[in-house]
Amino acid sequence: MKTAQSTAAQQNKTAQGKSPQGDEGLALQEQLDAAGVLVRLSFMVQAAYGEIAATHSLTPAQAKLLCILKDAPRGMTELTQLLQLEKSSVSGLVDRTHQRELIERETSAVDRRAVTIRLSPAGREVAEAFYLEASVRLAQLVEHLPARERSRFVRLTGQIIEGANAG
Amino acid sequence: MKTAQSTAAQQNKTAQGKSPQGDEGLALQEQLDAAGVLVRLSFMVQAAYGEIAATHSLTPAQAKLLCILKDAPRGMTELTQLLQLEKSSVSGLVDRTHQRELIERETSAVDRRAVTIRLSPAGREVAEAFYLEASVRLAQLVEHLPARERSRFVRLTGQIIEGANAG
DNA sequence: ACCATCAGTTCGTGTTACTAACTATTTAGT
DNA sequence: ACTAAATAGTTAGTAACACGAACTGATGGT
Repeated sequence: MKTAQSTAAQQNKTAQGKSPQGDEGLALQEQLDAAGVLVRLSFMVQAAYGEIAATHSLTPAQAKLLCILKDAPRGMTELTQLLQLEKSSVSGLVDRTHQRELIERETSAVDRRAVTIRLSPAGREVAEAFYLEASVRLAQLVEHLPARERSRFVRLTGQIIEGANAG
Repeated sequence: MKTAQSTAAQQNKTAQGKSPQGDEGLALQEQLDAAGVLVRLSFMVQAAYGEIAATHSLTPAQAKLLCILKDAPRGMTELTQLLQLEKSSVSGLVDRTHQRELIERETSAVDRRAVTIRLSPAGREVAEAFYLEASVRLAQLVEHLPARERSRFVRLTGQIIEGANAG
């Protein structure tokens, strides 16, 4: 376990650019600010995610896989879409996770090409422990904001996610 | 170039848990909400970051390195801290990036063990092009929020980052 | 029966990150 | 001055990850 709650990487300059009232998009400085905080926050979250995964002897990729399977069993193609990976990558990830006996593969009865991946009992335990710890740890990041600001942040972030998924 | 602006991975349930007015920390549902949006946002940002890096023939790690060197030349140990990696990992990353002629190594005159890593002219071009594109692309994520909400979001995110770096 | 399509796997390559062990230089102790 | 310890970085070996290309088998349409 590592303590990487510090400077992940800095590519944000707080320079004093003039904002020439742009017609489209954001003013330059606003753009840099927004991108800067997004990148930093993202690195922080990834670092925390990876650390917690490590405490459960998981790689981040495996943790992601288990979290997806926590909700329901999935086919390989489905995993390909959910994980945004090529099928060969998913194949490898599933292989390695299977070797650790965290998941089970079952050939479909109806379509003998298809395979269903589900959590093993051990996998479910790990998945739930990881999920719980990750929830706690990540919630701590926003915990020191006043309640009002906190829910504002969650709401706004939700809107950003929706916006990206929609348009 | 890929279009991965969709579901990166979902581990968020919008269930209707009761909030039993917890004494410490957040209520369960709040916790899950906060962690959920953080993870999703983070995956979105990482996906965008990686895609943009790819359009400049960079890996995410190399992009990160170039962005750090964009501000100033650095020694290996310094990079180790900024990238939060072991020194051997930095060594390898620098090697590969050097092979692509994006950076230059210079042995220090004062301390002959030490090495200074700086961008090559080609590396600077790539770094700046990447940085610009990343700024634009990431700013687009928040662009559809009304200006007031947008600056609120940036401010709150800034506070979260500060909070994590401080306490 | 035949052929395109689909589900997955396998193989080879490159990247990333780690630990442990190493070289070489600098600095500190006596 | 001389040794010992700390420091800067590299090298080697391992494991994971992700990709594209080429493959096997099953399905389904015609």
